[in-house]
Amino acid sequence: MVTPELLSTFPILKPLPQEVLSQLGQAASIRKFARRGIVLNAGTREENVCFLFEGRLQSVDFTIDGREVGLYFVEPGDFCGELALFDQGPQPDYVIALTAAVTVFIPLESLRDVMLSYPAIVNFLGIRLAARLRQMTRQRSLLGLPNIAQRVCCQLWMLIGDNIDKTASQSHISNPPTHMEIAIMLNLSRETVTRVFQTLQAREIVKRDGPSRLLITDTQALKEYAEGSKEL
Amino acid sequence: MVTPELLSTFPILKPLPQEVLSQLGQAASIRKFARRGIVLNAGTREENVCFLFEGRLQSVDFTIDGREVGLYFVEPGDFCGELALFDQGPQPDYVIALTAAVTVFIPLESLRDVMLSYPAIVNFLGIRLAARLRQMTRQRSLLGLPNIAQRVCCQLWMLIGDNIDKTASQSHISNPPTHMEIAIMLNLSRETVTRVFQTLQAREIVKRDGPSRLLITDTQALKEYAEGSKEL
DNA sequence: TTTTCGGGGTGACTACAGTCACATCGCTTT
DNA sequence: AAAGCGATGTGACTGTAGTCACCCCGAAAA
Repeated sequence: MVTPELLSTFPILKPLPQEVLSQLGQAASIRKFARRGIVLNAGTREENVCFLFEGRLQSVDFTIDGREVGLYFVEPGDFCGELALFDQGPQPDYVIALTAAVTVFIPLESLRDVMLSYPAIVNFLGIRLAARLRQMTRQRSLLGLPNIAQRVCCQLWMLIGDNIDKTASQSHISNPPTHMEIAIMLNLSRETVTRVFQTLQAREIVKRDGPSRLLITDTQALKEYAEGSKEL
Repeated sequence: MVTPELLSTFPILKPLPQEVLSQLGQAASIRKFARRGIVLNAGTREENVCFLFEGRLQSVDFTIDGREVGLYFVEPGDFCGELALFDQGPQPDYVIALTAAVTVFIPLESLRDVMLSYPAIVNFLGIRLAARLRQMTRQRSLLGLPNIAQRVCCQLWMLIGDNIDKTASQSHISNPPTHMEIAIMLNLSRETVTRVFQTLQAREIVKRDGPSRLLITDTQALKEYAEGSKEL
């Protein structure tokens, strides 16, 4: 049971009339996850779409030989597990809570009903899928970079972009992923990521600010490393 | 100008009534590409969706430092360049003809009109996007494999799957991608792919059959290498 | 015919990221 | 306070895939 007000904080649901939101709210439920909690399981058919209210999620998959692979991050306001709305197939990837997270679960069925009556929602979902494809494409081309430090800087750059604009010389990433979590996104080992971070800190480009914030002290420099115009 | 009969060979267009196909046919055009021809350009806003009738296409992107990255293959009956139908954004990746190819170009506009009146089409497009996401996810987890030979075998396995079923001990891939084209899909160098192929040929698992066919002489063995139960 | 060119094949060398093995640090939990 | 734990930090070693340089071959172009 979720209030319509809460539901309407999600961009995709905002255009829906009050009574539809109430109906969805009836079927929906709030679920909180601790760090490392499993939000969605791969392989099995998930029965809900997961809307993220607070925290950060990471989609991961595993290689045949059991290695963890990072696919994408989910930020507040966004959702995941929506593929089954289209093809009734199983969830292809796991979704894990990187931080304590508050989510709203809405049953697939209910959403599918709403989809049928409100073209705006189908439309939005289409846009969302397209965006995800674009994002995965970018992420994939990251992996092609032979320069490891550049990979890490690009990833950091994308993480900033998700939060705020980056015209200011200083910026930050809240609840940054751990080195391990970054490593699996970039096909690197945890140690390698740590070493890159050490270098970045030595050059005063990034700086830890407590456990839950990463300060970017020189956004411009980070950008240059990300674009390859300067090398670490 | 394309005949409705030709258009209806594409699964997504098949459910459309004859007169709509005729209309689409008016606006559509057949375009043939030579090997290495550029079918879709990245960055710019493409004005057509490209339906592949014959041949094989490859979607590629480039890293910041100019390296080629392979994203996915397009097989006959499938299409590409459909993202702009949803978000009007630019095409994120290049699409190249791997073999001489025959395609049908249908203007975005026309298709968008049809989409609006025929929910079945929107539905199909949604399924298609979802399938692409699943495919990219699988491809991504391939890249996580530390064993290089296994990566190549997995890719070959997926290429067989696209054509026929693989219960038979013998199977084949027609118009196989070159070593280079496989290499960019797997983040490998061309030489490394060549060396894996040499090993596979030495063990009589695959075999060249003329310039345009790759015979899989021992499908079972290939599968075992792909799954990691045997090592090269 | 000769030339050109793209695709494939191969050896030698080497940089570099993975791995392993610890150490450290800070935060909960007991 | 002690213990436990997850995250980070760091050195030494090593395997391996990238790179470079070259070859061959066959098909198409000149």
